[in-house]
Formats: sequence, C-alpha cells, structure tokens
Amino acid sequence: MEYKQRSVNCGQLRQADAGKTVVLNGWVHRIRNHGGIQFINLRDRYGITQVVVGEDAPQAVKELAEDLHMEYCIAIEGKVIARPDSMINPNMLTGEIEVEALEIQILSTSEVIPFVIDQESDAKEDTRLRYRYLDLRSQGMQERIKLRHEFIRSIRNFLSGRDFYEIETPTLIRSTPEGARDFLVPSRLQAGKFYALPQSPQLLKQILMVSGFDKYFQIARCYRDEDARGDRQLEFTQLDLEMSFVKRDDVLSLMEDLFVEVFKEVMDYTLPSTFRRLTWDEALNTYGLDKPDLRYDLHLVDVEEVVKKSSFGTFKTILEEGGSIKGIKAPFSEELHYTRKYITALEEAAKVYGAKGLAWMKVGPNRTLDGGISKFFEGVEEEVITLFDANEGDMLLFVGDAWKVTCASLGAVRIKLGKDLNLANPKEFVFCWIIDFPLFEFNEDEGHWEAAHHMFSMPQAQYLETLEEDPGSVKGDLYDLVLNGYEVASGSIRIHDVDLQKKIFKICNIEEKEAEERFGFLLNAFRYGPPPHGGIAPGIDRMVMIMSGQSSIKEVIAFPKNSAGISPMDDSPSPVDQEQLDELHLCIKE
RNA sequence: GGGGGCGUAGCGAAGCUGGUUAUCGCGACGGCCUGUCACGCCGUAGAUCGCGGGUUCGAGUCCCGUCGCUCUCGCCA
Repeated sequence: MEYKQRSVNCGQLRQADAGKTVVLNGWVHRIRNHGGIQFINLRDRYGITQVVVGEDAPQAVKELAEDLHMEYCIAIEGKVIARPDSMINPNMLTGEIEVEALEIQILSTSEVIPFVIDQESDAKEDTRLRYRYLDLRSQGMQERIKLRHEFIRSIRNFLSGRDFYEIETPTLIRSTPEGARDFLVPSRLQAGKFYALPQSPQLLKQILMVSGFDKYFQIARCYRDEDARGDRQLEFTQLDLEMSFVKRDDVLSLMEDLFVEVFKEVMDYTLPSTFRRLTWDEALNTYGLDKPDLRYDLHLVDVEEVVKKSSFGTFKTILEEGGSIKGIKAPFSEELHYTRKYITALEEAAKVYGAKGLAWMKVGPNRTLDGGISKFFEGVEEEVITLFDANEGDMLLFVGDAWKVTCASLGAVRIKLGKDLNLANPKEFVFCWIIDFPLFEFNEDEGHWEAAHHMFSMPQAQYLETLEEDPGSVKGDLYDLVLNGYEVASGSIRIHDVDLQKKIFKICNIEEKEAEERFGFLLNAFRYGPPPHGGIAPGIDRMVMIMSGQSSIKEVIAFPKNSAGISPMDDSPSPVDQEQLDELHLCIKE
C-alpha cells in the first residue's frame, strides 16, 4: 500500500516549526469532535500531537475524519500552526503547536479496544497481559521499556570501556540439579536425554575464566522452574559477569563504579561513590533480613540483658533454651495510631515468619511503660527506654523465638512499619552490600549440609582449616548487593582449586562419582591452570523495576508470564502434537 | 502444598445487615456542538452477577463445592 511516510514524529514539533508542511504517522489517541471543528490526538512512541480538522479543511479530510476511531493507525499530512498563547497546552511536549490536516490516510483500522490506552492501563493485570500489545502502547509501559533499554545500553558501554568482552553462552546446557528446579528440553537426536535451560551461566563463565577471557559479561537470560513472585519470573535477565585475578573488593568497587555511572546516565541520579557494607550477621541482627531497605533507619534492638532483669518468665525461658529476644521501636506517629487492631496487624506480619506472638508495650509520659507486657518490666523501665532511645507515644514491639525466627519476624514488622509510616522516600535509591555470608546451611529434611549460595563459592581463608569440622561457622567470600529492600545482585569469589572444590562437594554430601558426573567438565577444566576468579550477577528486571518505582517485575518485561507461569497472550504453555512427542521419544503420563 | 484478597456489561468499579426493573464512570452506537486537549450536552444498546449445588417465599448478597486471577509462606544454589 502506498502511503505518506512520516517526516517528523509525534513528540517533536515546536513553535519554531510553524509553517512547515509535515507528515505524521501514528495512532488515534483521542478524538474531540466539536461539530464544525475536530481535534485528533495522534500518538506514537515519541509523544502526542494535536491535529485539527477545521471548517476550512478539504472536504475529503472532513469526511475521513468522521470515520476515525480510537487506535486507528493513520497518516496525516498537514501544516504546522503555532497556537495562540491562550491555546497553548503546557502539559504536552508539542503543546505549542498543532497540525492542520490537509490529507488523512487510514493505514489500518482497529476494532473497539478492550481497554482505553492511557498513561497507565487501569485494566486488571490478566486483561493487560492478554492484550499485551495494547497495554504496551501506554505511556507508562513505553517509558519503562525505554528505561530498560537505556539501562542495558549504559551497562554495555561501561563494561566495554573497562575491557570486558560480551560473550554468549549456550541456553541448551547440561542439567545440574542443584538449587532451583531446571527447565528440561528433550533431545530429539539423543533419545531419552535432556538439555536444561541455564539457571545462570555460572559454570560456563567460570570455564571462560580458565580460557583466559579474564573480563567477561553477558546480558543473560536465566530460567528457574519455581513459583513466581512479584519480583520473580520463570525467566529473567541477569547481567552476568566474571573476572580473573580479582579479590572481593575489586568486584564490589567495579559494581559501585558501574552503578554510579549508569544511574547518572539513565536517571540523572547521583549515587555515593561507595556503598555501605553490612555483614550478614549485622544485617540480620539489625534489620532482621539479609536485604534491608536502608532508606530508613528503624532497627532491631537486642533486649536479652534487660529481659534477664525483668520478671517475664516466657521470654526468660526462651533465652534459657538458646533463643533470642529482640524488639523494635515503632515511633510515635500523628497519622498512624497504635491501636489494638493495628498491633494485631503487625502481629500477623510477624506470624507469617513463624513468630508465635508479638509482645508490646507503650511508652507513657515521664519515661514510664504502659500496657502489654510492661508489668513484667517494673524497675527496669529506664533501661528499656534508654535501650530503644524511646519517647512518649512510641510503641515497643518484641519477639522471642529461635534467632532466625526472631530476626525474620521483626524484619517483617519493620517492613510493615516502614510502609505504613511512609518512611521510605520513593525517589531515593540506597544500595548496600551484604558480605560474609555463611557458606553452608543445614538441610533438616535431608540431614546434611548444603551450599547456602552455590557450591563454587570460596570459603574465607581463616575457615579453611576447620571446614569439615564445623561447616556451620564457615563464612564465604560471598556478597549480595541490595537496593531499597531488594536483593539485586549476588556473587562470590570462586573456588579454583580442585581439591578444595571436592572437599566442598563432600561436605554437601555429594559423592565423588556423582560430582564427577555432574561437574566433571568444570573439574577437568580446573586441571589446567585455572586462574583465581570471581564475579557477580545483578538482576536486570528487578533493578529496572525499582528504578521505575514499580513493585512488580512484570511492569518492566515486555511479555511476562503470570503467577501460574502462563502467558495469557499466546496461551503458553500448550499441549503439543503426538507427532512432536514421538520425535522426542516422550510419552505423557496420565 | 498452605494463607490472605478479588471475580458484577468490552474495561474499571458500587451494591450495607437477603427484598421490586442490579447502579456509576470509561468505552460503543445515534444525535447536537467552531477551540477542545480526560471537551461538553441529549439519547440508545449492552450483565446467564466466574461456574455448580444448597438454604429461603425470595440470593449478586448467606452456606458448601469448584475454577480463574492476584499477593504471600514454603520454594527460589
């Protein structure tokens, strides 16, 4: 079809363009028909331009204009007119001008759309995903997809400038069933055998280090067959990165430099040149979780000493049994009243993470304690108040339980308070490092130790001697990067010593034969002069989500899946033909 | 697998303790309108109230079951 191709886009024209004859291509965003005069807002990726069809317009244009409907794709040829001052629309990029239509071509028509394209679609997520092609037309989605592009481009620029090579690794790889569940791909050529989609390019990038590509990165798609969450999809994108001859701090400072530059470039946001570091122990003890939102300070307080002096038997028993008692101060608030109902809501948040209850007391006038469990603290009020740096109207909340439960429960209370008290500035971005993670955790169900992160992370030097005797105490050269309460990157210095690697396998209850089967190719590579190396992998989707102020990763992925792993647009996953199954040597179990 | 929330017209919502013909906005359709920019005004159509069963004289509303969506715990090296 012959049609007029655009000479300008819909976000471009200004007063200075007045008088020009232009062609615009775009979608009919809104029509305002006043009888004698008609306004058409024409939209494309770049903006919206007002087109006028007035009394003087050619008859053919007037007739065609009457036929237009929302989301028709059209071409307009017209003359740029400067609007008189009184008609300038300051809310539009192109509000200084309008285009007087001389010719209109309908490039394609649209059926009645299921929801109106607006700044943000107000349709339910399910509907938005079914008609994702329409949802993506909204300004909000367009902006987020653009931000994502610029974020990735800026990362590529920075790393290329630092001598990194971007190297692709296969997405059909060997299944190594640790960690998350693998997505499997049946092999046609090798009957009964399967590829797996990578949970991350972990082993391949380590092998690239053995190959001498000492600075590698990749914008890598990763696949984990686990239940989705607001910040988790079946497939997601990581900046996968690895370097040789580096120590932990080299990786951390590279990331700091990277994000300082990228945030400046794509957000015009100035980050500090280094990020705060918390050890894993500190993070849990102080904030209750390993991904604290440090935009606000609200922290947990260890109250074991004062509990010992109190008469609160329940808590004392917990201490005697090796548990942990902590508290948090909910600061006095004009807006939020600490009613019974609200305390119950906080308690519910704590219970999700295993707390049996949430004890409380109020700080009264003249440094007194009221209500709740305050009667058990007679005589030590001053100590409690000092400990929390509390003032009248503050509420003190306590959990006593196993250390992890206490931390996690109060961490959840902290997050709820932060949300309800609006403590976090949505325009602020606060990074921090969590370092010194434990290398192993004990799997109660299976009765053996397993890697807390993955099995290729280096134990810290001072634990090398006692590795096997006391795995629980071993800290690894592991680090997470946290942004506004989300884990946005995770990495470690890797093991590059075959014997040490075998020792780790053994602690994780993996027999030599089994290790050989699964990771033999890595161990083989390690026989030929592997360099010391380490890396990290920031999650692209999560970071763009946070940067764009969203709380769901789906808002920054063009075609995401829903929480059941279904793509409502193309209705995948879908059944396949018997023929396909036969070729793959598969049969479906009823 | 567990817990919370939701499901009413194409879309988004209201519908309190059960009670006539299920309401509103957007959108659609018809009409009027020469300066709007979320245009305005008049009118019209459009709903097996997710589905199945039950209680009742009477169910969108109550009960049981079921399906779907969503958030979340578990899970996510």
